[in-house]
Amino acid sequence: MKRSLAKTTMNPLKPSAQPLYQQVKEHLVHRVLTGEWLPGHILPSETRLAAEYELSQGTVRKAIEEMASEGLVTRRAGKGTFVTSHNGDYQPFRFHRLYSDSGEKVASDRVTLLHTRVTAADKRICAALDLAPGAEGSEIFRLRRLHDRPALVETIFLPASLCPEAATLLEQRNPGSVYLFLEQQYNLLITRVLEQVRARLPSATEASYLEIDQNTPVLEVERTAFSLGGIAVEWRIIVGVTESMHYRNEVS
Amino acid sequence: MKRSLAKTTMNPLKPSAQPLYQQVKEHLVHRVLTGEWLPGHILPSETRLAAEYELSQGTVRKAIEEMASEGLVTRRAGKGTFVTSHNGDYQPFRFHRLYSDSGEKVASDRVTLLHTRVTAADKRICAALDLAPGAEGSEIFRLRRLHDRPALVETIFLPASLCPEAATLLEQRNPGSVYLFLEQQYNLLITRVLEQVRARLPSATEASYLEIDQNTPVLEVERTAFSLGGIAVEWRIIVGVTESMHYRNEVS
DNA sequence: CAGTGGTCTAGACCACATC
DNA sequence: ATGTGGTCTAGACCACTGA
Repeated sequence: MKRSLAKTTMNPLKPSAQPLYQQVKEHLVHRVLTGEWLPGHILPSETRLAAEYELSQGTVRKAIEEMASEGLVTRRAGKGTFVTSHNGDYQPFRFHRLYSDSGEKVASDRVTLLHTRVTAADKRICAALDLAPGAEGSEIFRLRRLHDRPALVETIFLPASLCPEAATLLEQRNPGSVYLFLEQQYNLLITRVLEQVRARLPSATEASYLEIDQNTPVLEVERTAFSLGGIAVEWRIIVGVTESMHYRNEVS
Repeated sequence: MKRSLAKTTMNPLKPSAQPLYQQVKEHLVHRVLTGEWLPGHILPSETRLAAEYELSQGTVRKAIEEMASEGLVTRRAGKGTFVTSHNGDYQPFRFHRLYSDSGEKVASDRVTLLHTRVTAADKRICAALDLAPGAEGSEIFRLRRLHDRPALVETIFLPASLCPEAATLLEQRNPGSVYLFLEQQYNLLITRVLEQVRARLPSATEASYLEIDQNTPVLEVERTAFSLGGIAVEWRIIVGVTESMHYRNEVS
């Protein structure tokens, strides 16, 4: 009964071949994307949403459960459903795949900001971030240490169209996590990264920063990071010494 | 009512703090592991399982849905629920993360078996596969080509305790997919792999097989593969030319 | 205490497979 | 025609949270 009601009343769900819970999920994702509920904030309860969409609680629940399994929202029994945030209880370094051979994550302690600049994106970056040729952006160079030895150098590019003034702001604050900065400053939540790993020899400057011989192979990780909604936000090159460090990955 | 019934009757579920659907899931996983239903075979319907466990269909459904989301079983509307198999509709190369820079997967066409031998596992392998020191096994060396150029050399170790006669059988058949072979020959379904990626210089023999200079950096992927139940089954080293090839990974 | 998500039940109708 | 999984409903009780 309710089913036909839901299809004929003035709620935002259109009649379609898609299951209702999928339509609800898409609509809720859209509402999160457009900032109706900001990261860290609470969503209406299942009961309220069910009333709003004129569906049963179980149908709304299935929509929210899928969003939770994708990490978009976090559910806490007795409290409510929250938009996930790199701030809150969500792990900030979940995208880092570099580990020392003894098993520790190469984390953000001992990160040094080398310098920043505003520059035009080269062809490679334009292709990765889907930018118009010659688009401008901020470039940040950083150095990370592990056990008091230089471990990796990072080059980060953020397009000016999405992240204005990023270079200056980052220089002022030097945050440990760029993704936390992106969320707080521009309301951009990184949910997915694509990485391409290669072996090569370091450039002269890379070798000097990493304090290695220029004939020592290094690991190059080229990363493109995407925000909610699938927009490419950040491009990054990580060059790492691979003597006592590796890139770790689990596939299931 | 049924709830207390389920806890007091002679079904395999023990009273515990765990949700019933979790207990059902664990028991079903155990039944798959012990070979009650083999890869490719059909499970009893939700209705039957619900009757067997004296629970509602919805509870059993939730258990099966979790198994399906983990890839252990595959559900087909109108037909039934099947134990997933590398044979069936399941993708055989889902663990391969090496791509040519033009985007194609470095697949199993053009795979050459170089040689095989029976040998004792070295310390590194024993640690990875959790074997007793000096345990024996089969070692297989293979070469893959891409665009008529040597692309990567593989060293594969399979412990004799789990995979007896693997060297001779592989030499006879030279299958494209080792994991399909493991499933068909030993009923071992690989569900998870752990990979560690490093950059290094090739050995003299690797360089000659790959037809590269010994000063050209190569990508080394060290992989441990686990079967259903979490037993480490295979250890593998993949050494790849990284000129026109990369290791690709997506994290979300 | 009332409200939240977490679990569980028992029904319903549907599209699809098989015979 | 029958049986399967896929969707949807409308209730129930629980444990946890916070005022």
